[in-house]
Amino acid sequence: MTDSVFPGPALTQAVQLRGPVVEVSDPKTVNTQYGESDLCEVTLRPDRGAGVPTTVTLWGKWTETADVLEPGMELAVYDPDERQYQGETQYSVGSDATVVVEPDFLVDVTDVRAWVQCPRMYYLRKLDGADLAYPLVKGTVVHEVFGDLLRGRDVEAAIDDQIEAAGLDIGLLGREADEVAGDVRDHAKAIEGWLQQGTLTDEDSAATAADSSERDFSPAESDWRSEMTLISERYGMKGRADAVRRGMPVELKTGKNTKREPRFQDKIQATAYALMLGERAANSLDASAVMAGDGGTTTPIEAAPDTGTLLYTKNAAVDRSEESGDLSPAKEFSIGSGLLNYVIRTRNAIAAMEHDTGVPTGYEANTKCEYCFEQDTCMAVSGRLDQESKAGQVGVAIPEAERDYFERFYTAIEAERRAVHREYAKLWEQTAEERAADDRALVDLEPVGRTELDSGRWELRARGTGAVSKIREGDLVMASDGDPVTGDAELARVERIGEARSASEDANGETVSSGEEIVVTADEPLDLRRLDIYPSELTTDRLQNALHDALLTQPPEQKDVLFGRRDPEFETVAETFIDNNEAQNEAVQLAVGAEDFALVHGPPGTGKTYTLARMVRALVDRGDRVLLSAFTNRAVDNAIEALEEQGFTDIVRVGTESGVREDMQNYRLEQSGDPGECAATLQNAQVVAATTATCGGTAMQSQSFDVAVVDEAGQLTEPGTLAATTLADRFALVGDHQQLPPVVQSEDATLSTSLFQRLIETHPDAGVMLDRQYRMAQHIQAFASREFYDGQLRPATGEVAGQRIDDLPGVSMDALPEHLRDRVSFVDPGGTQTGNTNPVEADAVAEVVAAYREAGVPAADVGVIAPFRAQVAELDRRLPDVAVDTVDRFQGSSKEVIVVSFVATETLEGPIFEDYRRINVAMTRAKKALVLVGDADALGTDEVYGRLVEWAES
DNA sequence: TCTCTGCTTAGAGGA
Repeated sequence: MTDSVFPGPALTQAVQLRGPVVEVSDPKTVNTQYGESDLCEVTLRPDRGAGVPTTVTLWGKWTETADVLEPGMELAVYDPDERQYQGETQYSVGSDATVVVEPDFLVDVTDVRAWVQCPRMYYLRKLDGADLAYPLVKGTVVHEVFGDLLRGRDVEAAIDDQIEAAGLDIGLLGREADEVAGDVRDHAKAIEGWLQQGTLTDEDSAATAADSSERDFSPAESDWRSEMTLISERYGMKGRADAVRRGMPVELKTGKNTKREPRFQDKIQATAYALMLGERAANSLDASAVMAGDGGTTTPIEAAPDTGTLLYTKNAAVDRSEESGDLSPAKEFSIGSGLLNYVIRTRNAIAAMEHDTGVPTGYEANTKCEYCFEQDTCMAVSGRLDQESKAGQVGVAIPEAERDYFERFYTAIEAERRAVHREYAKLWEQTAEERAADDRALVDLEPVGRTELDSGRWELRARGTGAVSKIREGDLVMASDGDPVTGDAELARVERIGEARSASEDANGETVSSGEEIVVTADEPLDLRRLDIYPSELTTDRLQNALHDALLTQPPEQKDVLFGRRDPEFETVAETFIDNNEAQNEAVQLAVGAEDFALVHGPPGTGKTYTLARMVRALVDRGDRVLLSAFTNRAVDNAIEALEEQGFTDIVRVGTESGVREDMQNYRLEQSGDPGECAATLQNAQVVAATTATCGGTAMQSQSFDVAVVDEAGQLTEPGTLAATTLADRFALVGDHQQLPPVVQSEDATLSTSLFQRLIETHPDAGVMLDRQYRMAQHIQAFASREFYDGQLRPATGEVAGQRIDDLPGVSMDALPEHLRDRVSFVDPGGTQTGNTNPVEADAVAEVVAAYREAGVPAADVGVIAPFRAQVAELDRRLPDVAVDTVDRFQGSSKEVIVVSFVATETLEGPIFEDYRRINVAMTRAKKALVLVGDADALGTDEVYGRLVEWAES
C-alpha cells in the first residue's frame, strides 16, 4: 500500500524518451536470429521537442502502434533497449519496453473495453449515451450494493437505500421498487456467497467455519478497497475499479456468462485496472528500494497483479435446469505481460484516433457485426451520416449541409474534450503550489478527523488555510494525502468549505475561530491533505448527445428552419399580454404565435426575465407543456423567481441540491424515493425548469414538451441550445448576443457563436428587440446604446433617465468630491500593471468607493468590476464589504454605483480586452453612477476604448 | 498568465 511516508513525485524513472513524432517509416519484415520479425522505425524529437531527432525501432506487435502514428503526435518510450552503433545511440522497443501515444490524453478504461468489442461501438457511445434502460439501472444499483457489502453493511438495508436512491430512473422505466428489489437480491446473494467463501479460504482457522452461518463476513479493511479511482500518468489512462482485493482487480458484471472463461472485453477492463495498479505498486516498491539504498528497477508491468477476478452475479440467478455450462459467478484469470501490452496498444489506437478526430469504421478490429446488439444503431448512424462502416448503411443520408454541420460541431466538441484532458494532465504536470496558485487545488490541509457514516461512506475533515480556489460545495473533487496521482487518493464530494462552526478560546481567553473547516465524503478513508478539481467530460458528452439527437433523430421539417431551407412561420396573435411596453408585448405575441421559433433580444435592464415569465404563462394558458431552460443554475432560478412574482408556481425544477438556490429547493424534483411518485411528479409538471446540461441527461431525455423557452441564450453554444430545444416542438430564445458569449476552452470559433446570434442574424424578422431599459440613467446607457445597439436602447421613463445618486435616501451630492458628481466619471490614477494586478489603481478604486460611502451610499449599493481575478483579489482586500468581481461574473446583476478597474497600463494587450462585449457588460451594471478607473493612454490605443474615455470625460 | 459554468463520478448491460 502506498503510504504518506514516501513523499514527493513518482520515483520510477518513467519517461526515457518523449516528444513529438517527426517521421514514421514503412513497416518491414526482417530475419533475425529468432526468425522473421516485423519492425518499424519512428523518429521523434525527445525532451518534448527540444532534443535532437532520435530514431526508435519498434519491433513485433508494437508495429501496430506504429501503424496508427502520425507525425506531430506526442510519443513516450519507456525502458527501450539502448545500443551504441557507430558513435550513435540507437533505441529499440521489444518485449520489455513500452510505447505510449499522446500520453496526456487520458483514455477511459470503459472506452478501451468498448474499442475491444468494436472500435465503432466506442464512437457510437460518444454520440448517443443518454438512454434509460432497465439492465443499466439495475446494474448500477447492484454495483452500489456491492460497494455497501464490502463496507460491511447489512444487505437488506443496502438494497432498500440504493433502490430509493435510483427512484426516479426506476419510476421512469415504469418499474416498482419491490420488483427491482427482488432482482437485485438475487445478485446480492451471489456477492454475499462469494465474499463468504473468500473469507473462509483466507482464514485457515477452524473457528471461522463454526461462525460461517453468521452474517459477519465483513471483509478485512486491509484486504479490500471498493470503487478505486485510478489515474495513470505513464499510460495516459483513467478509470474506476469496482474493487481491489489484495492489490488485484475485481470487476462485477451483472450480466450472465455461462462460459468457463470471462468475456474478453471484461478481462481487458480488469487488466487495464491491473496495469494502473502495477504502476502504483512499482512507485511504492521503488520508493522502498530507495529508502533501503537499492536502486529502483521494478517496472509497472512486473509489479502488476497476476490475477484478475470477474464476478458474474447473474449466473447465480439463472435457472439451473435450463442452463448448462459454468454457473459459478466468480471467474479468475491470469494477467500476463501479453494482456497488459494489449491494453496499452488498444489505448494507443484510441489516443491516435482522437488526435485528429478520426471516425472509426469497425474494420480496425476483427469484430463480427452479426452478433452485435448495436448493429442497427451502427448501420443507421452510418447511413444517416454516410460514413463507411463494417456493418454497412441503412436509410437515407441527411442533406450534405447537415452532414457538414455535424462534422464541424463534432470536431469542435472533441477539441473541447481535449481541453478537458489537458486539465487532467495538469494534475501531475503542475506542482501542488502551482495548482494552488491556479486556484485548482486546496493544499496544505491539516487532517482533523474522520467518521464512518451509516452508509459505510466516510466523512473526512480537515482544516484549511483559507486560500481561494474554484472548488465549491457540492463539487466532485480528488481528495488525497498530498499527491492525487501516486498517493492515497479518492473521489470525494465537498460537503462544506467555510469558517469553522465551532470556535475555541485561546490562552488569553479570547475567542478564536479554529480556521477554515473543510468536510468531504468519500468511499474510503484517507488523510485529507489536499483537494484537486477533478475535470469532467460530462458537458462534452452531453453536447455530443444533443448534436446527435438534433440531427439524426429530429424530423426533417423541424430541422428545415435551422438550416435555412425554410423561413420560420408565425400565427398572428392579437391578444395583449403586457400593456405598458410595446416591445415586451410583441415579444410574448411572437413566442405564442411561433410555429418554429421566436427570438427575443433583451439588452441590459430591459425586463427580459419578466417578459420571459409572462411568455411562459401565456403558453401554459394555451395548454402547452413548457420547458424552461438556461445555461446557468442562477439564470434558471431567476426565471422561476420571475414566474413566482407573477403568481405562477406550478413548476418542477430538475437539478442537483447544490446547484439549486436555497429558496427554490421547494420546487426541486427529489430524484430518490418512491419510483412511481418521483416519475409522476416529473411527468405531470406543466412547466419543467432545468439547465441545458441537465436537459441532456437521462431524466430529461425521457420528457417531451410543446415549447422550450431558453434564457441567456447568448451564452450558449449551438449544441448546448439544442440540448433543450430538441426536447420540444417549438422554441423561444431570449438573450443578448452583445453581452458575453459562451465559455469554451478550445480556440475553435465554431462553439463561441451562439445559436441565438446565428438565428437573429439570419432571421431578423423572427426576433423582437426589447428597447426600453429600466436600469440606467440616460447618460450611463448612452455609450452602450450607441456602440452596441445602434442607438435604439433608451430609458423606459423620464424617471429612469433622470435618476441621480442623491435620489438615494441620505445621500448628499455636496458630500461627494467634485470629480465624482457626474453620472459618469473617469479617474486616471497613473499606476503600473504588474502581472494582472495594478495596486496603485486598486488604491484609487478604494478611495472612490470610500468617497461614495462617506456621501451616504450604503456598501450594498456599490459594485466593483475588474477584468482579471488577480485584480479582483487585490480589490477585495481593500474593500471587504463591497461586491467585487470579474466582468464575467457580474453579468446578470446591477448596482446603484459601479466602479470599473481596467488594470492595463501602456498597452491593452491580452485577449481579455479584445472582446468589446465585455465593456458593454461592465458599463451596463450601473444605475445612477459609473466610475471608470484606468490609464487613459493605454485605453486610447484602442478605438473603442478611446471613445469610451472620451465619453466618460465629457 | 484571460475570462469560467455546467454536471452526482463513471459505469451500468444486452447475444
